[in-house]
Amino acid sequence: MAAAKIKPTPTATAGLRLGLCCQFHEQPIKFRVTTATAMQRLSRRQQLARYAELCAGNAAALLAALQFCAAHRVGSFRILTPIFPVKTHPTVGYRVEELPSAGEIIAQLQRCGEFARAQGLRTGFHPDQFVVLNSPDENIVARSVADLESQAELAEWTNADTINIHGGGAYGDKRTALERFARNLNRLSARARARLTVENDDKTYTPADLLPLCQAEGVPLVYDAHHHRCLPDGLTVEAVTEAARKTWNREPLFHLSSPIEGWTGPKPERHHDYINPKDFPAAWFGWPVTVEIEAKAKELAIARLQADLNL
DNA sequence: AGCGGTCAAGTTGAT
DNA sequence: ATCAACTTGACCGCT
Repeated sequence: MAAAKIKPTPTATAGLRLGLCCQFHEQPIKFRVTTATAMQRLSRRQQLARYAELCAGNAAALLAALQFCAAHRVGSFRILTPIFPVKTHPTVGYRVEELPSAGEIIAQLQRCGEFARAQGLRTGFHPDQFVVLNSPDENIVARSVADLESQAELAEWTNADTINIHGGGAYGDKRTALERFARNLNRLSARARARLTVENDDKTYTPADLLPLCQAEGVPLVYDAHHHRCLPDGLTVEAVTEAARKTWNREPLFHLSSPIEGWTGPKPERHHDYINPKDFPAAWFGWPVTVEIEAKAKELAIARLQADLNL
């Protein structure tokens, strides 16, 4: 496979870019999904017809989502994993090429990619928790690689430059587990490998755990400040920010959320509807960075944060 | 039309 | 042992 090339997203205005994750709170832009169980009841022909309907609708919704972002100074959009529902399922999954009207669906995704590029919008993927690159179980790794490859194909069409995952499990020995992560990077195609990023989580892998991997393997660190506060490692926000920046060969991508009942509440890892501007790290101002906003009120949370930060 | 059960998959830690 | 949490409610069959 030819080496994939990622075009850095043009930065319309140098500085802060807020990003919306996956869906809307009030806007009538809806992505539709289905389940493997429901599809198993259908014939293959009926399945493919249903998938084509859902995928075409979701590709259209994606363009609407990007248009909303462009119109409201939302600088990036995280594309939801099930935009092509059940795609990598072992028995009822499908390849895009199998779908009736596959050409139109792909063309619509490419239209999204062109729109994003023209508008200076950034897009990315965040595969769910079942994608674990460092599992000791070969089957899990194989399925994870397949999932990453599937999303890499979608990412190429939509001009998305990140596919972000967590470190995975510790299995009692983080060092060995991270070595396995590094080794399994070699199983990815160029287009998946060039987009892969890793994010610190709130249970297992801190920035201090991941930075050596990121530096050695050229995997950018998606620094999640909320997770870092839930699972600290002795490093300051400033230090991690600076180290994480250096792992990026393009504009860095960070995550931000606020705890639902405050930092002293019973479950600080749960996300609030909005962002408390006091949770926005001062170290993230003054240079080009994408900050994905993980808040349940979605576009409303971004609008409020834009106002609070005087953006 | 409204309601309740269900949804592919991994890993961890709280209960 | 079970379950919630993770990026998040939506679909489907039944009444």
